Amino acid sequence: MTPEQPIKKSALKMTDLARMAGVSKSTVSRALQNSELVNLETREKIQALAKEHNYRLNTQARNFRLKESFTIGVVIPSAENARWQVTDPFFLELLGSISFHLIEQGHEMLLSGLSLHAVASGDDGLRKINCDGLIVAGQADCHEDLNRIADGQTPMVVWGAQMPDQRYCTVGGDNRRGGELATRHLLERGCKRIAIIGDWATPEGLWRYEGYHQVLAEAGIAPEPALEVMLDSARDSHRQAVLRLLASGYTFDGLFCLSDAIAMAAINALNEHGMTVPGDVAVVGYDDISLARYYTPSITTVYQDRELGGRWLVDKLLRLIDGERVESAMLPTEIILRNSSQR
Amino acid sequence: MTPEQPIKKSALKMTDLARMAGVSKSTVSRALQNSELVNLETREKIQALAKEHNYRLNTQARNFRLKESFTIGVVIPSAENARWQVTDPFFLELLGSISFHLIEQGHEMLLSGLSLHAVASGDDGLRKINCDGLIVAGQADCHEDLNRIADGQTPMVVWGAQMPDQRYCTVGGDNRRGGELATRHLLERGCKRIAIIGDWATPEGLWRYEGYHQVLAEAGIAPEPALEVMLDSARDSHRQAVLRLLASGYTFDGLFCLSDAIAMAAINALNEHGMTVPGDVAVVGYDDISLARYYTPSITTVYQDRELGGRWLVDKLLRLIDGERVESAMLPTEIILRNSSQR
DNA sequence: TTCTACATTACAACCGGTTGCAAAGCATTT
DNA sequence: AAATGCTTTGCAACCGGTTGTAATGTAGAA
Repeated sequence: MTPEQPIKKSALKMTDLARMAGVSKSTVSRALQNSELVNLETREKIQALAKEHNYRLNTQARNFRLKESFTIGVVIPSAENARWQVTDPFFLELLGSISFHLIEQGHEMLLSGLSLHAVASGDDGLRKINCDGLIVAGQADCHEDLNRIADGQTPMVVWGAQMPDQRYCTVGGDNRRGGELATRHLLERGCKRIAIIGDWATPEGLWRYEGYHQVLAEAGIAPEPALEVMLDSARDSHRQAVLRLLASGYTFDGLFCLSDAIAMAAINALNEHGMTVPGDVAVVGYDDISLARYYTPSITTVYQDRELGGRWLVDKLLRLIDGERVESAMLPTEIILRNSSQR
Repeated sequence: MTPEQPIKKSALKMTDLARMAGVSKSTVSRALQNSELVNLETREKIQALAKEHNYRLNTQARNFRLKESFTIGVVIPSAENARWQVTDPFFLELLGSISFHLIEQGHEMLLSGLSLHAVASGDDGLRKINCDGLIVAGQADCHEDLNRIADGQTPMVVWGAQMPDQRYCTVGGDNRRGGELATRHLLERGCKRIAIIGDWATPEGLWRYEGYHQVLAEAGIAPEPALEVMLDSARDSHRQAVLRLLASGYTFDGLFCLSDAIAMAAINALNEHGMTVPGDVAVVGYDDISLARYYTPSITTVYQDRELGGRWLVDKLLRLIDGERVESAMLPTEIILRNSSQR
């Protein structure tokens, strides 16, 4: 039983190349950086040698020396001890955009599984996210934690909505306007009793909720607490929240869901309870995830430009890292009319 | 206009702590590792000092010294120059599981935006994914590239199906069986003409396709090329593929979609063309993504255990990194009956 | 009292690159 | 012939930790 002898042919290093080329380590280093300081001929010789022997620069050493990592941490805010689970496709699509722009700028993307609290407190044992900056893909109910991180030294930008006492930079949609557009649309469609489902413990949700109230107030409609179902993302599923609304026995002919994922669960549950969409209830979602268009029925929803959002997040973060000041920004926000609300 | 003076209070290092404690750097290092080699009293003093001054170990330096990164690269196989876009929720759910298990094992997860080809060729300029190992979340049509990476020094495991000439380790479902289960179910439901949509240029798709043919053959049904719509994931959308099938004018009463995402697009398109599901056409999907259950109608589908899959991938990779040999593995595979196929 | 063993701590090399500065080589100018 | 300047290369320090080995101090044994 011979012990497994890992044939770890230790990788070539600069010193090896230097010896082979008969020059010094520093010359090799400069040659590989294509520095003008080294003679063109020598440079080409060394580069050829490197390619021939399939030399790969040790990024770890390089980054360490340069005190850079070219790595950006992305954290998904999740409930304290919940495992990483993005149930909402919107975040995936946002993530895709962030990833694309990071790569384009020559950075890697470290997907953190740590909860926001853990990152903020820094008490994650000996482990530590080692990166040049942080992108937080949503605020959840971690506003205070975020403020704390912002007070630290780590550059950070956040997807979400602006809050009065906020000390960090956000990029996000115009959530208040989104809420208004959705609610106004339902009113114009003739809805008399409009229910709302979502999590307004988050800043984004809160603004959408405010927009909803604003429009109801303008239309002279008193809010009905029974039609407002607060979703605790940490605890119950979208479906459970919808079932709660249905179980309450209160009737409604319009439903504003604070995300498309909720809207899908809602439409499904409504159907199961013998109600048609949009026949009995007109439904509006939020986000315009790619599935929204192909759901049955297709979903009327408030569009959030994740492509632009990702780009802005990355741009702002890199500027922040460079020591610039950056301002929070709001993306244009529109409603997209589809079948789920058209009678 | 004073130039922005970045107040970069340079972080505390071990030498600083050492000076403050009146001991040497090495003693601090050992104290922070809680090594028996240093006197308990000294140890506690240093640890207290570290906490007091909020000292944070420089992981970059440590990892460099130890030649480890505790980072695993995850690459999503995508079309050559396509930007990172996981349109299929299944991958997100798999990713979630991988992430969870990596973190649990004390590793970070580096999401690469590089195409598989780029990683394989290593010719990604000076940039290089710097990690202890690679998890590839799908084979796509990159079988050869994967073999090439496997010949290199980077430990790697792959989500997908086994191929005859394969030199890398895979974890995946029993795709042939999945294809058989789906097709047999449709036959038992009374379907006479069963169409199939998917990408069988990938190993996974290929086995499902084989399973489909196998069962048809057993039932004495000759395959009909017109009912087989090959989806080129790189080029056209799920929807386009479905429309192609519909446009062909050939009739069918059963439809086997090689993913739930395709099934959703298919059901939507069928509805638009005035056909009901499951009334006119019984549809079966693949993956059992979480939305499948709540789609309208809910989708009959072949379940793939991504939770277990993620765990196996991570376990195998870490073992591989430790120098062990590991074998490819197949997850249990079952069909889940729902409304889209029940008449 | 001297020697040995053990517990603590310090010294210094090392990981694999980057870069400021000095040195060497050569041509041109005075 | 000596001084000057430019190009090209090498030397050595440095980044912030880890760890093998030597040195120191102290107690117990001979």
